[in-house]
Amino acid sequence: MSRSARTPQGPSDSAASSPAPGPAPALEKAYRPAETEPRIRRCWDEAGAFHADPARVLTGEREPYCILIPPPNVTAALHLGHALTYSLQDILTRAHRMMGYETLWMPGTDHAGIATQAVVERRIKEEEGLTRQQLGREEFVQRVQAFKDEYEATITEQLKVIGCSCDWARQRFTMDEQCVAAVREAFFRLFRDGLIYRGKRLVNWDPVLQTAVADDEVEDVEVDGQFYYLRYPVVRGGRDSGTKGPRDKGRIQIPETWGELARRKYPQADDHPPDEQAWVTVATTRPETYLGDTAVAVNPKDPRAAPLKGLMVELPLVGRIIPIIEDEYVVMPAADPETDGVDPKARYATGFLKVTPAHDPNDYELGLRHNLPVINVLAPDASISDKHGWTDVGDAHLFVGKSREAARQLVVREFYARGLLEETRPYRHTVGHSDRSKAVIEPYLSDQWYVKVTDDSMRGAALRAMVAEQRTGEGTEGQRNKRTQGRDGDGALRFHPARYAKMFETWHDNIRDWCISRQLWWGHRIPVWTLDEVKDAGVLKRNLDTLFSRAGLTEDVCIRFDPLPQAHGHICARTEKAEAFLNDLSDLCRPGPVIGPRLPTQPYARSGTPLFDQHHPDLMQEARDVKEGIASLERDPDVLDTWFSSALWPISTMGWPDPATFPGNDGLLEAFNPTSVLCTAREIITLWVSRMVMFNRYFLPESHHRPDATRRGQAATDRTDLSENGQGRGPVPFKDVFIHALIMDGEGRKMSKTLGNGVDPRDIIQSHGADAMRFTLCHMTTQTQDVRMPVVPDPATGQNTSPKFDLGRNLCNKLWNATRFALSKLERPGASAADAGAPVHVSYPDLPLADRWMLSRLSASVAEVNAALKDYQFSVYAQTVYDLLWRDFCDWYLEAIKLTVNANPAQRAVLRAVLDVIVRLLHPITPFVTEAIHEHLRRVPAHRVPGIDLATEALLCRSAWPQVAAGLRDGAAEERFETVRSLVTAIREVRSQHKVAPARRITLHATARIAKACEAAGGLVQTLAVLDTITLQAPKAGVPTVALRVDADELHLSNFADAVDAGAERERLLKIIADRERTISTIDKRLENPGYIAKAPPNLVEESRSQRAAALAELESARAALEKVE
RNA sequence: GGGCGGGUAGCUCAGUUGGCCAGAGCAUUCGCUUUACACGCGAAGGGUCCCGGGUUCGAGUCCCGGCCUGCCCACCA
Repeated sequence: MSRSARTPQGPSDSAASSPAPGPAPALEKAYRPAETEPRIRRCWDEAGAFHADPARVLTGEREPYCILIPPPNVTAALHLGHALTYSLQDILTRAHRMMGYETLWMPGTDHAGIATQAVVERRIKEEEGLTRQQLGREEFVQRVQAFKDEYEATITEQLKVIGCSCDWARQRFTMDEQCVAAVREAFFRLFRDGLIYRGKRLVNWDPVLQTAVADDEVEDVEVDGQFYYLRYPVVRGGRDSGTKGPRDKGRIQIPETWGELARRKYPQADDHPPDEQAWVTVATTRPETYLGDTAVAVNPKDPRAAPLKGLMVELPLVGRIIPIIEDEYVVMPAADPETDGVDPKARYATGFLKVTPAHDPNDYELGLRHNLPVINVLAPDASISDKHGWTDVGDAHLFVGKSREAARQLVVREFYARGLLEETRPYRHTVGHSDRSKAVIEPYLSDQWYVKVTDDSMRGAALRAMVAEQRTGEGTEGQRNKRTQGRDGDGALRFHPARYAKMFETWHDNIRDWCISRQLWWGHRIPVWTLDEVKDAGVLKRNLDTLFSRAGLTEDVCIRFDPLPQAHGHICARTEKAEAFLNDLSDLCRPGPVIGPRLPTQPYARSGTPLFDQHHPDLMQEARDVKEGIASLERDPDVLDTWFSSALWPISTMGWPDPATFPGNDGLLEAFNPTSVLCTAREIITLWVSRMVMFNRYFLPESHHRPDATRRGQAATDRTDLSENGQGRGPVPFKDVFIHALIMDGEGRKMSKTLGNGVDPRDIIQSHGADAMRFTLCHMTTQTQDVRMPVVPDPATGQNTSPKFDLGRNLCNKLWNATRFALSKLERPGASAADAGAPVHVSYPDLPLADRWMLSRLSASVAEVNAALKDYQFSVYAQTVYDLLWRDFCDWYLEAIKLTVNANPAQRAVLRAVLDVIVRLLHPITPFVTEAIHEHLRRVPAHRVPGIDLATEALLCRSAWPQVAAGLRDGAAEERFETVRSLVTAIREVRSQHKVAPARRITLHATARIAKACEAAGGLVQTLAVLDTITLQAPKAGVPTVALRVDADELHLSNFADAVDAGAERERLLKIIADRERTISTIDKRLENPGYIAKAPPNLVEESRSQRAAALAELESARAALEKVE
């Protein structure tokens, strides 16, 4: 290879700022990813090749294409599952960048509240033996921050090594300042709009640590327990008894007898003595919670329900009179409990369910439906207590102060003593235990923050966002289809594959309000300060208004009071300034002087000066007035659910609510939201996708909907006002949702950190290269199947690897060597100067058959790739390019041109163009090797090949996607080439079967048609079938020959051996005979079926007949030949 | 319990509205230092398309039932 042959040429190379540092190294025999990939990555970095410019969209110069990275958790390094999803996103990104879109792939990471906190907590416990409580909130959060920094760096490095073409200048983190600002604003608006409210919720309470724990920190343990059957006496009294007694509880009830129940037609009441006190029996595993019962429920379909109407029961000892309510939720007892397949609940149920809203999640729901009181009978340490909401203790005071376990024994004993314990039955069931303390989890009622996602501006907006044809319209809001017709921005959300739309829809139909508070330290702290024991809400409100007004914070805070009796109020801060102010005010409102370090939950440590006095001396009087009206003002200790900040990802990353605050965000939202596609795995459709849709549509104004191409020119000057809410009519955050396969380990389990079966993509990159990994993953990504990826230790390094990635590595190597070959032809010494000087005119009709065939295949493949990309059919894409490169280009085209290319400049032009097209088609999947090849290929002068358009830049990643005209499809050329191919294959088959020495040149006695085809193929047949001559003459008598058929033509081979190997020939012919006989019998079966002739399409019948004829001809000639052999 | 997938060659997987003798890669066997590539080239063997019914001229493909397997959600008085 001469140096002059690689002198830069062409317009793009004249640019002084060519980012390629120096000449590309010479092409080695094998492609070495380890040397190439880091170098190519540097080229991309130095060129800033992936930076998106919103201005080009806003001026209408380019269409936008945008993908938001689903931010990986900073809990651990990425595994192969991540490598898959990010490879696919990079493929889409790179393809569209080449297609001329202004392309933005927004990178970032997620703080992943619970998961990260748990990992760091565990690590600190293991390494230092300390709990987070011992460290204190401030110190602990700093430790998590340090951990996050470490893993964020690792993850970023991994993404870069994989080859991700993210816009690295815009990398975000869900808790960085920009995202914090978005969270604060979003929370504030929802709070102001009444969509955030305070509600009760049962949390998982750890009575030992006395803290709420997250669901995934609860471990289900199977334990042997008991079912206790308790009798509650039935009484008459209260409203429905007809006697209007005094309202104080439980004093006028009249015991109900079995005799009375019998009169009411209560089933089996006659089995009991008529004068005896009647009862209902409830079954429970937790008898001690009966102290908090506020109803007994029965299924309305239960025959006992009607006779009990209007009656009540009395809780033994407590004396509380509670209603018998009807609810479909109650499981009726099984008729035959021994029968298999009966709901285990039904097997143990009595049909009566004790309802304890304060201590059971279902009972809580039931209580809400029936407006039942909620009575908490437990202290935070899970002992029975009358200090936390329980007042009517009655004779049950003997339980107070006992632990759960002791109380349970005591309750059972007391019931037994009174004849109210019907029976106990052993029962094995799962009970939640705290991961850390191992204590049994107690469902414990507490105050939480909720987002009212059931509001139409949330749920309705999410459902209306779906494209019409993917909606079933079933569910609770049947009318919703109509409401949305024709509204701009609605109906833009489409799922790929479509079946996931249903999951999205049904989830919303059953959605409940979203609890967003989490009892954690790592996360966005809730920007709300609680006013406790408000003396006079009206006065306080006036004082607060005055204070905030004088502080210039009127727009920055929102004050709300709880509904009557207004003992509590909440102030929500919108800005950092308001947050600081409220912190100071909170200090001032704390009893006693404000001196010294603050409580460990407060991330501030200050000197002894009263803060408010120091920062706001002129507001002291107003502040004191506020302090007078309340007992305390404390910031809510909880943080937000991680998904709250994730839900804002499409807008927080683009600078919402105020792009001017942080540099580089100007115009991003207008240019790139709605984004093009969200690419993710299926498990977060509900958690994440839904919430992004709701928030995007809620927070972005209706007017944000991106103007169409013709209007976009003016958009730069006509910005949307981001301070205005969309109220559910704003744009969707993305138009397509592509749900891809999951990577499983060798046993078919999902790759996950907890299982420890994750494979680090860097291990695979080390053994095979990033391109090989990407190609293989892409190739495996089909629409339905999850992918199994068994890994083995690499014998060389001991790290994980898998022979599956050989597929991709081999492909890269094949491309590399095909390029070496092509370059050797294109850069022939002596040829280059002439090539450069004189433009080569490529005339399509004059091209050899092989070239016309190749161009036809190329055109078809480009169309297939384009269609596959549009449909997210990644496996089809990879397979198509694989076949094009390997089967068509290498196996046949390169072989076909070997003899003629040196002498034919037009053929060299085609060779260069075809290779260039293939390299570009492959670039999104295998960016490194193609970029490395481009460094060489772009230095070879390109001559115009009609129908092929290739705009070239210094870097391939910014060069144009290949345009190959559909007109290059050439059916005739493909057919003729096919003939040549089957001829070569047939001859090779004979050679192999007759064990002809590979180098031995043999003679083909051809028909005129075949001979003509061979000539058109330009020596291809001679080379590949190793022939000396192709002749029209029949072989001379006595010369050893074998016969073969191609299409309808019978041909002969001679000179392949000194004598025919009768055994081999016999075997060959018998095989043909057996095969054709099988074919004929199959076709006959079809043709002999009268229904087939009558009903099948005539062309199929005709095809069957001609197939039969062809097979018969082949069969007969093989039989004739066989006779000659024997 | 509800929902959604998958079960096709030894392995990992394609097979788009039913219609060529069911395909690919790897693995296996045989033959090749053919000057781009042994990470390669050529040839070969290998499948009751989970089971049982049904619709149809025709089913891997559509319908019903069953078995095995995976995932998501809910729940466990």
